[in-house]
Amino acid sequence: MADTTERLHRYLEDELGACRREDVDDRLDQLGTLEAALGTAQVEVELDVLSALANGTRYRLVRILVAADGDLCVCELNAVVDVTESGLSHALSALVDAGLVDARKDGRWKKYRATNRAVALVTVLEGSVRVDGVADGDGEDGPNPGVSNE
Amino acid sequence: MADTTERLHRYLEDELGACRREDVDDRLDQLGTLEAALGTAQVEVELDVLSALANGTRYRLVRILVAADGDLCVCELNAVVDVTESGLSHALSALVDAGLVDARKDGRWKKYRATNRAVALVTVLEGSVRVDGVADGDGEDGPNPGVSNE
DNA sequence: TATTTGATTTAATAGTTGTTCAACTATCAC
DNA sequence: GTGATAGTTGAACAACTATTAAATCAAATA
Repeated sequence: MADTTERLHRYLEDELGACRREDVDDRLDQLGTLEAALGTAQVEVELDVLSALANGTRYRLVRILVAADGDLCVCELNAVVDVTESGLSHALSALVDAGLVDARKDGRWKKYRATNRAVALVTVLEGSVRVDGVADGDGEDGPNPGVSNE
Repeated sequence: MADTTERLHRYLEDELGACRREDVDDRLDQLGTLEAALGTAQVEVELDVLSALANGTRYRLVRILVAADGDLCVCELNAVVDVTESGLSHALSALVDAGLVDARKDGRWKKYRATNRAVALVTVLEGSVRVDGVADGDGEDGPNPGVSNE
């Protein structure tokens, strides 16, 4: 395989008709600028958020907390996802770290709720990834049932 | 540890002052409805998208393609991420599967561009996860340099 | 204070995922 | 056709992640 720079040279030759050494350097500069504009720290945090969401247990928790539109107790969440109490605790802890849910202690119970960040992400994701077919049997979708305490 | 149902019973007793057997069943029904409203197939696809994004290599590619606002050739992307050519190909393939980038063949070169889905997600993520401090050294952030072919 | 219950933490394991190497297909030039 | 280059695919292994059981912390109550 040829060096990346050489390949880029040939590519630019094809694209531009001709290509000198400095055309390649210019292009590499542009690409470098694009990359730098991302912001290392920013991307790092964004990846943490994505990693926290990219798991069935955690994403379902977030989705349910967003749908519930209010606090839910750990003991309630336990009825909804299929993990041990320990697993649930791990999941919620990761979500708090990622700024996707907030925790609040209420006596001996602990309650969690979705943050704005979670609401924004779930909303866009849901909107952007609309499953039109709903191919397999279980018909769902519909207005928010609006479950909340009291 | 007590059974989930028993714990929920005690919780509702605390919350409501009193709790009969059917109060627990009602609550479980509500939670079940919340869960069902998510839509299994929908959540599945959303998780696929999240999984595709939740990786440094792939997310950086998406970010760069969104920032570039146009096609980029594999040979250009190769200059930007730190993986082998094979790794890059795997990454791009996963992104295509997740509907985050589109591929287009142009002679012996192959070009990729971000989809609307990718743009939407990156935009919201970037907006929702703003790193204010930019703590460590490398100052970035700024207007889109607007790199494109030609 | 001792006990019970809600929830978290630690450590270990099982499972998944990312990256690479090698082999491959496709396109162009000769 | 041959040879070179752009890019992909599949298998293998290393690195990482999710989940669990057991121990622990914390709040309430007897």
